[in-house]
Amino acid sequence: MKLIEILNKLRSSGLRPTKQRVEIAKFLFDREKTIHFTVESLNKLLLKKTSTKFALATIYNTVHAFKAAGHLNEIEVRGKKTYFDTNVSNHHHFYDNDTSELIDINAKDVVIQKLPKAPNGKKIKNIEVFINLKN
Amino acid sequence: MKLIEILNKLRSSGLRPTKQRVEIAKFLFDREKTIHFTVESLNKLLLKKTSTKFALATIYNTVHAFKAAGHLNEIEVRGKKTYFDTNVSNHHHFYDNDTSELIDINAKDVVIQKLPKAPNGKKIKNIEVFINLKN
DNA sequence: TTCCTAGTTTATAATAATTCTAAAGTGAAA
DNA sequence: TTTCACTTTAGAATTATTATAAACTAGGAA
Repeated sequence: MKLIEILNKLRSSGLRPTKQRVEIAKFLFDREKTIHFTVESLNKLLLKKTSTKFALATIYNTVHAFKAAGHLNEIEVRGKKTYFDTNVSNHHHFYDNDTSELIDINAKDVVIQKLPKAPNGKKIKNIEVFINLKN
Repeated sequence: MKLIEILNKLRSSGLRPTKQRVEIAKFLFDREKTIHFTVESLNKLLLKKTSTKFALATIYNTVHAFKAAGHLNEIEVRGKKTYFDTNVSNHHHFYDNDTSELIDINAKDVVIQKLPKAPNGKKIKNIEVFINLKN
C-alpha cells in the first residue's frame, strides 16, 4: 500500500496526518494480511517497530476514528479487552479460548439457510457468527 | 420451580444454601420465562424484590458459580458489562443496540447450511449467532 | 519565512466493571 | 453448644477505557 493510500485512510477518517497517526496507519494497513489486535497489543507492536512514542490515549483516539470511518471493525470477544480487525469485509470468526486468538472465516464459508424475522419495527443490521474452539 | 430444585441448583454449583444465595437462585430460576441480566441489574432487581441485602461481591461470586456449573450462560455483547442468560439451552440472540436489549432466538430458527472446518487440532465447541438490529 | 490557531499529543486523573482482601458472621457436623 | 470451614461484607485494588488540561505542532495567512 502506497503512502498516499495511507494518507487517504487518515483523511477519510477526519484525521490530520501527524507523525503518530501515520505510523499507526502504516502499521495497520501497509501489510499483506489483515490482523486482529487490541489497543494494548498494538501499542507493544508499535514500540518494537518504530522509534516513535505513543500515548495510549493517542492510540485509542486514532483507532476509534478509523473504526468510525469504517476502516476497522470491532469484534466481540468474551473478556475484558476490545479487539479490532483490519478486515472490514463481511466475515466471521473462530475464537480459540486457550490462546485468546481470533481467526477469520471467509463470509462464503458460512451459509445460513434459515433466519428468524426481526422483532417488530426492527431490521437486521448484520449477522455475526462466532465459533468457539476447543482442543 | 420447587424449593428443593432451587436448593439443587445451589448444591450442584458447590454452594451452601445461605440466605443470599437462596434469594438469588429463587429470583433467577423460579420463573416462567428465562431472563437476561447483568450483575448490576440483578442487584437492583433483588433490592426491589427482597428485603435481604447483597454485597456486589456476593452476587458476582454466586453468578460465577452458577455459570461454572452450567446453570447460566455468559453472552457476548459489545460494551462494558457482562450479560448473563438463564436460558442455557443452545440458542442465539438478537441485540438491539439502541435499547441495549437482548432477545432470544430459538436454536431451530437458525439453520446453518455450510460451516468451515476447524483449524488443525481444534474442534468446534459451539456456534454463536449474534444478529445486530437497527430501526 | 514567521505567526497564529485549531487541532494533537501527552501524562495524569477520573471512571466503571470486576476482583481481591481481611475481618466479622454463620451453617451444620460433632 | 462448640467449632471451624465456608460466607458475606465493605472497602481497597485492579484493569480497561475515557476525560482533562497543559504543552506541542501542522499548515495556512500575513
